[in-house]
Amino acid sequence: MTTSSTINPHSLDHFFRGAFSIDIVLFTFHNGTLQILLQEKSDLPFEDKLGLPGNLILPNEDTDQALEKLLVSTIGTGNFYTKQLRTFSELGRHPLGRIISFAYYGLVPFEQLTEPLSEDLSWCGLEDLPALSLDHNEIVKQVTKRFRKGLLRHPRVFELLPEKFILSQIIAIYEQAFGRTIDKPNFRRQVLTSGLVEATGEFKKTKNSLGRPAELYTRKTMEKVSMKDKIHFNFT
Amino acid sequence: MTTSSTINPHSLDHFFRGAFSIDIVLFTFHNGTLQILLQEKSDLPFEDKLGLPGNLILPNEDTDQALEKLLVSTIGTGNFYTKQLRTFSELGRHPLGRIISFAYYGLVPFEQLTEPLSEDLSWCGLEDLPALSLDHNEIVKQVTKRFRKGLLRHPRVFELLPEKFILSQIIAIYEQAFGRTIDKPNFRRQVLTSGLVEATGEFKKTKNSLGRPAELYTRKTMEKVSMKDKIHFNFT
DNA sequence: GCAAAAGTGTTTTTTCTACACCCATGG
DNA sequence: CCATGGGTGTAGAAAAAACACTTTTGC
Repeated sequence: MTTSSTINPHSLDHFFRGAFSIDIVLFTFHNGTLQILLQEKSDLPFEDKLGLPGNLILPNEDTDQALEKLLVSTIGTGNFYTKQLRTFSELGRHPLGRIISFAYYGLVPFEQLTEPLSEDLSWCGLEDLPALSLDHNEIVKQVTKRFRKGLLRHPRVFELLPEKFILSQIIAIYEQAFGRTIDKPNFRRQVLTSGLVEATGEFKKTKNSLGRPAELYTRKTMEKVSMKDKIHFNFT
Repeated sequence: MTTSSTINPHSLDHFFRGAFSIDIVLFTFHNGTLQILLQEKSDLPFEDKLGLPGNLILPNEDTDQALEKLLVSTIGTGNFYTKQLRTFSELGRHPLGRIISFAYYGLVPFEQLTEPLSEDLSWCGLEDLPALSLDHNEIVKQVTKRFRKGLLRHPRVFELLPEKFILSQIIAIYEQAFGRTIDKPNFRRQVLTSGLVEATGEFKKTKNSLGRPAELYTRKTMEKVSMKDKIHFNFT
């Protein structure tokens, strides 16, 4: 930014009236379902009591610091994939004043969550979202869209999976995120030839599941990701 | 956003100390070169005098309103493609206080600019960028990255071209944006089979140029863009 | 005629897609 | 031995890449 030449630097105080907040859409994959974390809002008179976990940012606080604090206070750890997506800044989006919100999204393997969730928090299937407070439904919608893009273009799935996973978990995440079925054999081959995945030789402990046991895979650690940068004139 | 339960609503004033600004990276294509608009900063004691066009946002102003105002005051029109990309919010990024900046990018066909630029504004080749004030070099870098993505996945090129253009202009933009050569015959076919482009039957007025005159094309107006949404496990 | 830029044709290679089929397990 | 989910094979279609070649202009 900069000040335009029409602005008197001595009256700048006038501009410093805004507040910042963060909100996070936290995805996880559990019991074969994509879910996001919701929080019950008790402290302010919102119409809809459920919303995204969020917090105001202190004047001397960085957004990433505020995020870390929020995550630790909700699910106990900030140690997973997060990304700031965009800012929601519409006038009047918040009843308390001019508050712009940094929307983050996060991906946690469910297995990594050790502490039980506190009373006010709950996981909610992406398909079963209720009406949320403020503009949070809109935020979820947009973040989900980006999450889908991320799945197509980056190895984001792995951030949702435990260290060892089976290929059908990957397929399930894609099928749910895109709401369609996928040809298993072909998709499987795509995953394998992507070079991002490595067989372990171990097999899924067959508890109460039917069928042939599936092999467990890990994410392959690569020194150098083969950044293919073909230039397509080919849009989505 | 929301307030966490530890925050007393009566002390909220404490949070309302921030200011907002916008900055824009405005691309154009002229004389076979991709260029961005820079502005000389005279009003504040920045080390580097050149920076992105930008402005503080009034407390009761929307970001898009502020953008429109900025564009009209610089290049005379806000009537072209713009998109808000992300927010730069690092503490200490601005000497005057906590100012977070909404970074926009814009694409203008050079031919659409009628008024001459004022003294403090100038176009600068993407390759020849000097050191800019504040974190503006970083902003340009990130915006350029997104511009490249946009070129790959959306029909963004056309926002840089005049109504009638020749195919080698498209190729030149891609070659420059990605810093590599492209096989002309194949790329040409990709453009044509994309269905986004239509021959006019007219040919480039041959002024002082060599070679065979190129046919002029227009962007094809389509009722329905064929949204192909293949699911690839195939990353960039 | 020659150079330069525009534009066409064709062959090879690679990548998708569809779908038939085999494997290992529990009941 | 059958249902269920895991996994392999393969043939045809489509898309991408490579590159030789033709066309139209100015000089």
